[in-house]
Amino acid sequence: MTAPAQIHLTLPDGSSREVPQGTTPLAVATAIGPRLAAAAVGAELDGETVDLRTPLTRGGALRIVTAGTPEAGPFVRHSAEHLLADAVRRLWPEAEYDAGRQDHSEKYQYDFRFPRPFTPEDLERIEAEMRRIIAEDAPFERIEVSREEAARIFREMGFTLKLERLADIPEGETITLYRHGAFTDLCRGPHVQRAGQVGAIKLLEASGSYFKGDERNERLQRIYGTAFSSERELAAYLEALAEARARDHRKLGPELDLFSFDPLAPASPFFHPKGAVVYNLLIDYVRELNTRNGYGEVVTPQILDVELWHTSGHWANYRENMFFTELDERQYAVKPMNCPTHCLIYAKGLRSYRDLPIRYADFGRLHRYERSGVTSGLTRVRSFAQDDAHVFCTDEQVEAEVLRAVGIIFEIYRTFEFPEVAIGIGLRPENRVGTDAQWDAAERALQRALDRQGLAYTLNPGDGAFYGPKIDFRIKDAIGREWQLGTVQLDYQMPERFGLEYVGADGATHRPVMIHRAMLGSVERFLGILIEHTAGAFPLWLAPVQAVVLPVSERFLDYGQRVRDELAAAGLRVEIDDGNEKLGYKIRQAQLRKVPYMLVVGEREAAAGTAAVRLRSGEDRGPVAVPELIAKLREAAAARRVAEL
RNA sequence: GCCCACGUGGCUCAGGGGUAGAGCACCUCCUUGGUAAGGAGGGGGUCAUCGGUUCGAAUCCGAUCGUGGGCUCCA
Repeated sequence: MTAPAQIHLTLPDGSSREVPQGTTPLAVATAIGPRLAAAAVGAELDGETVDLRTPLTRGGALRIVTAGTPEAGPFVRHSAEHLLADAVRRLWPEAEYDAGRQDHSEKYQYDFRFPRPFTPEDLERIEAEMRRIIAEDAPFERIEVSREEAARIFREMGFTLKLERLADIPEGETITLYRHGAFTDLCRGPHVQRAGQVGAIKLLEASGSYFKGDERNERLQRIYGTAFSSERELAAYLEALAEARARDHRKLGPELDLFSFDPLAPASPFFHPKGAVVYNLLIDYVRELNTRNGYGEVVTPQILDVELWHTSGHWANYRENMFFTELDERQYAVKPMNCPTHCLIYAKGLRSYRDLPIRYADFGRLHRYERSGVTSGLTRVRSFAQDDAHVFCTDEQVEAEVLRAVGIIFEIYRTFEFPEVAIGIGLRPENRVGTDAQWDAAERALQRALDRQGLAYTLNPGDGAFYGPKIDFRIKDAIGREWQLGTVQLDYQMPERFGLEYVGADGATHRPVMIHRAMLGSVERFLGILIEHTAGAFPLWLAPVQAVVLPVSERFLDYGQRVRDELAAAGLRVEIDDGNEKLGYKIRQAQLRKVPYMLVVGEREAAAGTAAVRLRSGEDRGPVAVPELIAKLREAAAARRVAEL
């Protein structure tokens, strides 16, 4: 008989232990101390979640996760899934549960085969039942079973969905069940020790879903919920949700008179004058960067013969997202992307390697037919513009051109003060065009470019476009939500399809590489995100109204108008509130409109040639001489910074 | 596209088979007021659209359009 092999564990405090292989994290926790064991909800081995009851087969960095820490979330929510399914079964024994899942946020979900949608009243009943289950505090058990045993259990329960799920588990993988009380589910874990450790729960909404997420499959009923170790954490989460709702651009946009929608053009925003100011300033900013970086702006047609779209491949791959029209027995399509028109411009002349790289920027209006259920506010629309550009270059130039684009992207994100930028490289997908050698070179070029800048990134296999790999930039906004904005994509396909060429130093013809690049992504979508990021309080340089003059009474209207005129003459966007109201009322109005600077003028100011500055933060800056005010506001707006007032 | 919910004056919402309500906003008048709502009066809605049931529909039923939450997809 041989003694079990020892494995080596290191703990967060730097200490380490040798334990026999097959020891559970719970046993380790118990050995450290009973209080730790009692508070433990799960474990992490080398950063990966592990159930407390799973025998360890290898050593590594072990961390015991305790209730109330952020790391407890996945364990708590995964366990809450089971409590949810248990509660539904207790209330409706005929309900069949399919599978639960967590998304990347604090939500989890569970799908059921149920004859009708769940109502809000159902959710309340289920939530109450879950609380009872939590109070019962049954321990979670982890049970390893054979495939046959698992199949027998679910067959007896009449669970055909589970049998399909079971069949999807690869041969040779350990099959585990988790049980608490009378409830059993096929599950990989990990779970908390006892139901009571799921401290605070809330069901959020119900919706339909499809079995395995495929719309050809049976329709199931899904319930979303969230759970935390403590009521305090739950309350903080619900508060964050409320904050996100308050910042919703679909609410703020119309309120601030930025844009609206009309049923006659579904999912197509109408920008009002104030919204158009911001919209155009965003474009002006990108245009400035384009010019500085050698991009030449082009203007291209909106409607083009379908032949173009056959050539580009859009007819074959993108037709269901396009608008068409026919005139004089000729078929046209409204452009959903700019790249084909840029290829046409490139092909207008004989290009030499000396001409490359050629960089075309385009803010052209694009139209995409999005399915009716997927549109949303400004973030998913049918009519929009991108801060688009395409670079035609040689293989050798790819790296430098990628870096140029990355540099601009970072400059932009700095300007908008996004606290975090994450980068991912999408590598070759299953379905792709081009040779492996081309992909090797392209993927290497992207990585090398980022490495050269010392930028951290994640590699996302299979995430590339069918025509080439891409870099994606994701930012976090002011309340921690992640958005994908910019993208840099390599394309070997489009130049091929359009037969694009250049004459090399060797006198032979070569095929250029095409780089697609966008920084804001779509201007519409970016504006939506920016509204939520800033809660509608745009920085000075973007504010539709930068300052509003507030006369204390009608007696000072004349002076107020002079101040307004002087600021306006200096190029500032300024208004005057000449309403027959008290100062407090006018301040409130300006505040609600999120105007950055309120300029109060009354007797003292009129006499001294000043204006009393109040910020929208509520801060009172006192009197400032009008010429100084103008100089500081102009300077700050030009530099896209806050004014030093 | 599919499932569910919703659609009442510019906005937020109440009402609910017998012929439309409130607050805010808007207009007029009074008040001329120093850092988040001064007072009084007034105008404004074919209750999303179309059809059905009914003596009678904003209210019940159906369809359509739109919006929202999901599925799926993506800038």
